[in-house]
Amino acid sequence: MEVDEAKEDFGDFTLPCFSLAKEMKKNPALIAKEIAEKLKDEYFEKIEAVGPYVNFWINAKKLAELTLKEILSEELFKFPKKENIIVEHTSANPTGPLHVGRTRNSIIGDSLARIMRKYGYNVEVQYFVNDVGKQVATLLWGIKNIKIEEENVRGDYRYVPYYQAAYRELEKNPKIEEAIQEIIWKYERGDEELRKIAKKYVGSVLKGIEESLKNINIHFDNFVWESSLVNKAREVADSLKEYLKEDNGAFYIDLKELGVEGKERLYLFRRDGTTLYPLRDIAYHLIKGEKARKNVDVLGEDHKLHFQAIKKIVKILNKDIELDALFYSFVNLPEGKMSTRRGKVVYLDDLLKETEARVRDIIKDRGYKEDEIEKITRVIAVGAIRFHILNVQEEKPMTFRWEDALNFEGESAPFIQYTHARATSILQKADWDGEYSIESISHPQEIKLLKLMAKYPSMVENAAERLSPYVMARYAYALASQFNQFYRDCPVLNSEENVRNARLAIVKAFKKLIKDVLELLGIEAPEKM
RNA sequence: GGGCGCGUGGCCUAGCAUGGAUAGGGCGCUGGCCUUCUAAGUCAGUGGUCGCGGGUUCGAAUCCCGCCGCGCCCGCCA
Repeated sequence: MEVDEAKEDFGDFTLPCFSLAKEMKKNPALIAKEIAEKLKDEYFEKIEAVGPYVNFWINAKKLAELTLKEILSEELFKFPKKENIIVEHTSANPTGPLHVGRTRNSIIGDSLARIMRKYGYNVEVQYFVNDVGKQVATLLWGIKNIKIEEENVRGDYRYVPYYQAAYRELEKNPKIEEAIQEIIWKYERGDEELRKIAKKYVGSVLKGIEESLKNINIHFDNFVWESSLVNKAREVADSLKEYLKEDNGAFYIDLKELGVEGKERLYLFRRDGTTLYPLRDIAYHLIKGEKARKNVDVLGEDHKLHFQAIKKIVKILNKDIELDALFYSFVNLPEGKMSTRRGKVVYLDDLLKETEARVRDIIKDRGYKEDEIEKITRVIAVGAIRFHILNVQEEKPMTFRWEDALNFEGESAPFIQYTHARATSILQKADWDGEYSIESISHPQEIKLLKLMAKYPSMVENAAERLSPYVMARYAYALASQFNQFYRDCPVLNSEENVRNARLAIVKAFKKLIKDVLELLGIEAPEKM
């Protein structure tokens, strides 16, 4: 028999009796009534038939006792240790500053890594630095051939004009393509001069990207440069010999033969013998597979077909590797697609700046001390940005609108952070020895909040198994919203002592839990707002 | 043309994997609530052909088929 979660006001669990009715050829309402009369269990305080449903009410005291005990002793936050896993995210071409579209990848990836870590995996976060391909070659060509007045700004902003200018030149004069191909060819063969300038400029752009992400609480354990695995790529190609087919000097794999639909050929080598991205990506995943059997890539929806193909090939070469991907859709602007090349972008740094300005404007009359302002501004702005992105299911497209991003009411991080600050404030004002009695818990809002808190482990499990950080974002909001109900209806400090102590325990548990959940989203929980 | 994804009030969005009881939230707009723990809060009102059509089922936003709209991919780019 399957029991479902019930809707509000219909208990905690429910058993619809329709299928039983069919089997037994009896009225479902009658069956429900019979079942309800027969069942008795200490974990349920009420079992009742309502029409064709049997509704179960959980024993609230027992649940309250367990939930409080487990949260306050950290027991609820423990998950069994699991194996190694590598989460790869961002991996943006280092040709310019990070824009908001790309940032969706970073924020989702970073939160996923946090969730996986909490769930018990030993997580390593990697950034695959694409320094070999055409984009970077185009940047290098621009740096060598175009004269631009350099501004004294961070690397990603300093060099992106070369990239944009090079693309403009390329569109005007397709012959430049050959020069760019030559750069690729030389670079792959380890040309000293090129490697040196690549290291300097690409490294500098990358530093800028890293800096931007650090500002919103995103860090990497490892940057793997694509150029470092050209040799591995050739080894891989050797192992794939029986699948390789030639076309005019270039080599490809027949995807139809592998059962991949939507594309016929996956080219691995150019006619000039240089490797192509798919081959290097396969090599990369095999190397990752040596470190961690489990791998998750956070990828834009444009990579779906590519991923399908390389997953298949990686599987041929090492069947133990378990490779999954979390796909997300692009962030658009109201006027259309973002594009670094055409300069139609909102950069992450500008978003952060604007968001911070908005926060400052709101808090200017709230009596913060000078030295507190910067800290709290950053915490709230970062939270607002991260939550705004995480609150939308990954696969859904989203349109970036300033008015929405800068709205700190309703479904937003500041709303959630605010509940944490409220809880903190109550605890700070209370003179409490930590003792409480379950017997004093009875208010419906207390019970509702505790029931929601009890779902924490299943929420983490769900988010981890489904590779969906947004599950945690929804949960964070639900918790905060429920806490506000409790806050409204259940005075803590002014209640009779036993009730007060029980409520203090609930507030303390909530504070711990919401802080933990926010941390899984990469959002800090301020003590004061 | 083929493959994949998305389509829920004016706008954003949950629910779809595992079909069930009046489709949850938020923004916006209108009107209330600070002599009680932080009003970034809260309450009420407003607003819905769950893209369209068919099918399966006692029951479909959810599953199946067809269609329409939008996005992405189908490169010796990455």
